[in-house]
Amino acid sequence: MRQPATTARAATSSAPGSVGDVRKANLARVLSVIAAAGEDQRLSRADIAQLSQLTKASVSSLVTDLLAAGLVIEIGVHRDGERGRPSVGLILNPARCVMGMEINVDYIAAGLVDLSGKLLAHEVLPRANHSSTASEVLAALGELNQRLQAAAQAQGLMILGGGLAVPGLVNEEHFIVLQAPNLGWVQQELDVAALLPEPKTRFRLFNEANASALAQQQLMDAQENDFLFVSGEVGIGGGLIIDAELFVGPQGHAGELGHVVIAPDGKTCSCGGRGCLETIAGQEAILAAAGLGDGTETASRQERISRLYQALKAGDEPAINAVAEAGKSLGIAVASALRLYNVSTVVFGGHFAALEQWMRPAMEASLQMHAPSIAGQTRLLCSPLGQTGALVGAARSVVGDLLEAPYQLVD
Amino acid sequence: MRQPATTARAATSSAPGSVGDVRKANLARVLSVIAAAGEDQRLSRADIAQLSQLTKASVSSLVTDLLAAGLVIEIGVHRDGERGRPSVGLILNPARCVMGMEINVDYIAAGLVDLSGKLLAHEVLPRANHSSTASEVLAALGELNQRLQAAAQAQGLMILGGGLAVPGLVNEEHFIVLQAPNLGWVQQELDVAALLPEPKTRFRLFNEANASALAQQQLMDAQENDFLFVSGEVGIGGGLIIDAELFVGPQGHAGELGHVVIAPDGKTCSCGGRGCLETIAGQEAILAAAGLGDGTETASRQERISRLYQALKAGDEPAINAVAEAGKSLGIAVASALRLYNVSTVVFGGHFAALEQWMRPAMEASLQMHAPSIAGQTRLLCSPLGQTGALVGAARSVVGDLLEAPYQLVD
DNA sequence: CCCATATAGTTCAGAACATAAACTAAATGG
DNA sequence: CCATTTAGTTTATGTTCTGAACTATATGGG
Repeated sequence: MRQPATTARAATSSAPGSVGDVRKANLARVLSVIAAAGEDQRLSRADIAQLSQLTKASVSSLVTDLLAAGLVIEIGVHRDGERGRPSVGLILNPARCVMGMEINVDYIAAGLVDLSGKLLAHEVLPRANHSSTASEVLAALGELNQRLQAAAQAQGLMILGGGLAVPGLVNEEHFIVLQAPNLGWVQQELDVAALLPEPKTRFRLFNEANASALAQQQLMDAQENDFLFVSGEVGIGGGLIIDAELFVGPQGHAGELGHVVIAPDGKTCSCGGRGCLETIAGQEAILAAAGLGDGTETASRQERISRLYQALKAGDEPAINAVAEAGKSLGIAVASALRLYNVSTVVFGGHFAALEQWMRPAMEASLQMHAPSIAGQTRLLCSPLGQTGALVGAARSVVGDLLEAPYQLVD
Repeated sequence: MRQPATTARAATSSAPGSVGDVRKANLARVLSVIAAAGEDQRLSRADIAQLSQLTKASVSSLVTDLLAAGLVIEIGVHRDGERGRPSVGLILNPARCVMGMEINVDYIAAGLVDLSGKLLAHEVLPRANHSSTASEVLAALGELNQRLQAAAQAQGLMILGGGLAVPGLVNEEHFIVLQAPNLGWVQQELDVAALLPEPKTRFRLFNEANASALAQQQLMDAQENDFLFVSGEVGIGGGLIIDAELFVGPQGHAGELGHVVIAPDGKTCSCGGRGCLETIAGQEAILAAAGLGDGTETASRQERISRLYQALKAGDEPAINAVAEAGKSLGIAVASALRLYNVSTVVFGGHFAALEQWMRPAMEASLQMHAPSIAGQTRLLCSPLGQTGALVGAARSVVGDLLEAPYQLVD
């Protein structure tokens, strides 16, 4: 049957080299051509043959399998005004989808993402997750999930897998959230079966910043296969896309930009370190520097954040200085990250995107000061992703896995 | 016809999937099994079949091709005391090799590395390369190279390719040294033909730290496929091995640890930035802090370095403090790099290895302070690689390419 | 000395797959 | 109505791996 999450990758890389493997590769190849074209193009078998460098005969045979697996469907096409036999359009099956989910500090969310990466339906539920237990949060997510499963059934959508994003470090292989300090979670194992209709369906677990980076990838130009996504939420996370793939490092926790050291003699961080970026540019740090409390008072963070924006718009000096200081530190961290990763594009998401107008000048000046030779060659963008970014990214990545290993669904 | 549109990604993925590709993959597979076993094991075809998951029939056929290509040779074996037909041992052809070369600030070097990664012959020539032109340096390297080519011929060694390491940023694709400030080079194109016997032979160009990391890889445990190599030479470089592969980033310049920002308000760096690690832990910075000149005096750097060691051994305070301060900064840079790369092993090479006893305590303390949650899980090693490290690594990488694409040499 | 046993390696028939070329299908346009 | 054009399928062919049968060459016991 279907492979559990992690074996799939290993299997494709080092499977014994039999003739059958060629077909596996070619199924994926054809599918990737169809996916790259998008649903408006309605490629014919002949088009695919050209684009994939395979012969028409091979493509015909491969497409037959993909149709049988339900990954692709035919759409009749009239070619207007041109001679010759009309082609049959092929697109990714719009009735297949993947469940994307996110648990964040102040909300939970779920949504259905089709094979083209489009968000078909979603629901975001504000929820103070740090003030309830992990199992309560997971139960709430399970309910949300059930509603979306019902919606999928009502629309005739088949759910092929799921992805979950959480704001913390994860062990993808064993579906464990190792630590999510802003949720108050430590070593929380997930009951995947409760989150998906069939337990054998493919499931993956992501760090929030990584998932958002995957969602951002969809918004980038097709050639832009390398960038760093910086997620400014309660904590600060990073997601690195290298060669169109997510880079997570040996243990899966690469990209922790929030704990890059900015001020060696600075404040102590929640990670136990000192002078981390998060101690200056994290949400609580900015709020505190702006004179909006230290997190121990009664006002909710969301309230205090909206006060921050009011203060900024009113030209309040402490608020403006707090954000500028954060921008300066962010620029330093980005300078170091660019030296180590050598990407030429950085995308800022979450609150960093919202704070752009107050943050960017200080950030750019700081980057210019600390890495002048690369500052001019680096594109600094702000992401339009909202609260659905992470769930879309998580789902999209699972879709990518399915499209890369279609033979798992063929037979 | 339809528009090509977003086919770029699909096209770059790989060659068309024909049945013949299976053979290419399997040739590499068999070769990698033989290489992994080492020359002492003398694997039989039957052994290879087991290890590679291929059938005896396939292995026999594949080995025939590899023998014809000269990549592998047979060595007769008597199985002592066991029943059954004796096996024929197979090892990588010891008469094939690759030329490794290095241009560094104070020397040039070249050597012959066989397919198992062993250094067969080498020569290191001290030379003040910063005080002569690039073409003079290359001419000197050419001469050195000629001598080793003659030595190869005398020993019946066939040279299959070459690799060159330089202390600077390179464009691997076009064989251009983009900048090597410590050599005084800017945008220096290389005449590859002058450095290799046959122009069609495979040639690769590396950054010195990257090449050293590749050499270090050979010394690590077989399971240790991820580590950061930190090269403390005149400049400070980094080489990252992820999943047993060199990570160089989108433009090939990842790992520039020397320009990670350590002291936001620190000194101006040669890169134009401010507070880079190199401004505190680079050779000249350490020498200056130790009161051994600022690089403008007549004494050569090597002289001043040996004075530094004398001072350290004599317990001279300024020298000891200078090195400790460098260690402290190095610890901060490593803390940030560990957050971003998520490797669990760091190997220090070059002068950092030599300075270990004075540098390590401060470095460890600093790492503990700035990244306590990962400091304990991280192995910090010193590399035994000497002046031949970079050339061996460069050559070994070319060997790896050849072994991964043996079909290029078949028939 | 001969034969059972064990292991290495080769040969051969069969299956899976891609390919190229021939062929069928279905449209347009004069 | 037929030439032309393009889409898609069928068929013969070659490459490769596989599994089973077969050959080659050793050891060891009667």
